[in-house]
Amino acid sequence: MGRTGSARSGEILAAALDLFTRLGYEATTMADIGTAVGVRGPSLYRHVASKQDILAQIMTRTMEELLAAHRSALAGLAGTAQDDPVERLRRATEAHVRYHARHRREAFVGNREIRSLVAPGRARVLALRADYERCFRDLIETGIQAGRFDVTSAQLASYAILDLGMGVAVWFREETSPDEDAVVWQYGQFALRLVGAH
Amino acid sequence: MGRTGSARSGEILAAALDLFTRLGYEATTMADIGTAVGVRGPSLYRHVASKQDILAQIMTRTMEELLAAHRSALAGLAGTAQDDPVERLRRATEAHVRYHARHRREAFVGNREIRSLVAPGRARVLALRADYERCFRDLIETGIQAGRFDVTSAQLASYAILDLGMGVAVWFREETSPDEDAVVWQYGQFALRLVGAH
DNA sequence: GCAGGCAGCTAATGGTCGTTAGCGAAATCC
DNA sequence: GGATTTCGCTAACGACCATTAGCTGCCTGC
Repeated sequence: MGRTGSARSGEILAAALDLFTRLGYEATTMADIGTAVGVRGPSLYRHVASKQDILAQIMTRTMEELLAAHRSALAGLAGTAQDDPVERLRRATEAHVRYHARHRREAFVGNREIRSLVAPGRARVLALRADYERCFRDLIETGIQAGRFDVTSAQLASYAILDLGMGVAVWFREETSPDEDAVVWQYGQFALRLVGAH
Repeated sequence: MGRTGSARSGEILAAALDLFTRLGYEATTMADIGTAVGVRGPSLYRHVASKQDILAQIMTRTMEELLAAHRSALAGLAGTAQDDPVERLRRATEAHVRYHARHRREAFVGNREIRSLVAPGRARVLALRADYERCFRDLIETGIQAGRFDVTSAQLASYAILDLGMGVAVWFREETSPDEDAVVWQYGQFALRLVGAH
């Protein structure tokens, strides 16, 4: 449960992430995860507290990383000449899409398995997600008030932009998809068009 | 397995749809479904072949309805004065979003539980989905060639538009969300902006 | 070289679940 | 009104699964 687990527990989280992505949380067994790291199922309990705890660690870490990526994308902008609502939304969307392309398994599991996450972890992840959504909504509302965006509902627009990222995590494949940078640029463009930026 | 089941089997499909949406396919038990229709788990087998068959019926029917909605949305347009790529994409997107708002549980399950669908049903649903995706891609490619859309990758744009609909199925609630017509109109607008329609 | 703990194993526990078997009552058909 | 089908029930089977108990070998510190 410690913040920095052993090397083995890192391997286990990685293997579990892969299996959760392909089979889903409910359908993957501890024995599956064990096999993936070259060990029998029960041996996993030397390194992790429970199957549920594996999921909780994956999901909270993912949401924290996503929020960190968002903040760091906007941090470099504060005080510079291009610090306006349009540029801020572009950067935020690009960071969003880049995370979903680069960490598609984390994002995929993070979004699809909330149903399987129980009591304390679930509330934590939902709170982080609500924070993240509010960041985008605020960005868009600010842009509307500054007269730079032309859209009636900041709520709908932010849902739309966030959902675009989720979609990327579903279909993006490192081998066969367009270049990550191309996707990131295109989706940043999509977001600005969507809110009618000018 | 018959195309037109008894009244009871309709109830069962409806109850299963609700439970699959809330708990997921793996997490709902036959006993859960039974309780929802006022019957014990084993009694369900008088009306359905298996749990897996329930899922298969829900998913194939959903994809067929979605394709039918798409075709009927475009059918009324052929030969009229407004039959151009922009209007066609608007209609297709509006039908897409309307279906996802009005049948959010069907669309939600249809998209999230493909992993749980096995051999024959899975291929069938994936084929229908591929057909549906191709409809949108073709619509966008035609618009690009006609010089009405300004977008480099029809592939990316169609993914983006389709994903917007999926998003609607996730957050839309009849009671608390904006009016269905408002969402449909707004998302149609989003799609046209996204491809740079003019 | 040896004591202790780290990290694996097998076996077992307790529970759940999809599905089948077999029975009985009520409705339906002729 | 008797025979048959329909549809429910309980009991049981067989499989699987997360987790725990208890054992063993190996590496490490001294």
